[in-house]
Amino acid sequence: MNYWLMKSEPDVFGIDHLKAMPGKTEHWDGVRNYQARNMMRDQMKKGDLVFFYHSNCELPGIVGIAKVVKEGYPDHTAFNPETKYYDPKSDPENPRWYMVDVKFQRKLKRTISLAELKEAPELEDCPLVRKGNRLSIMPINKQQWDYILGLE
DNA sequence: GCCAACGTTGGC
DNA sequence: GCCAACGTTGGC
Repeated sequence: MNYWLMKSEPDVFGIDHLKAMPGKTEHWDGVRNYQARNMMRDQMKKGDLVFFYHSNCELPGIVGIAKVVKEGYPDHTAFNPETKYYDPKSDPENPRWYMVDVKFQRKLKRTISLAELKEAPELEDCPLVRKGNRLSIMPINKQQWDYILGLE
């Protein structure tokens, strides 16, 4: 079992959006970065737990927990010219982009802010707190996961 | 294969 | 809204 962190902008799709979905489940579409894609396609497994992170907002930080309920499959929004995620270089015969489905588990009692995470020596190896990090999906190890949950 | 130009992310 | 950091693109 692995642990992950996934970023999303709360104005676009936040933790409350996920909670409000039918089955509290949604596909994580729109990822157009190869590193993130590889993780979704190859490494994220059913049952893995995910920190839901709010980016580009008033208080960036971890706000909840989700679970991977469907493993990597082609991101169909890449095939549809009507969506903003359309990529003409991805075709159904040879999909370029993948996604997973995640299901809402719970919200944290409070937002564990990025500022707070940056102060923790335990997390200095985590890409999240590294300067200039732009990965929207990243692995979290068990120690880091437990430490972060301990901050709640 | 190099690298400049460009677009995007995301904190502040 | 600014801008640093970084990934991608495309000319050569």
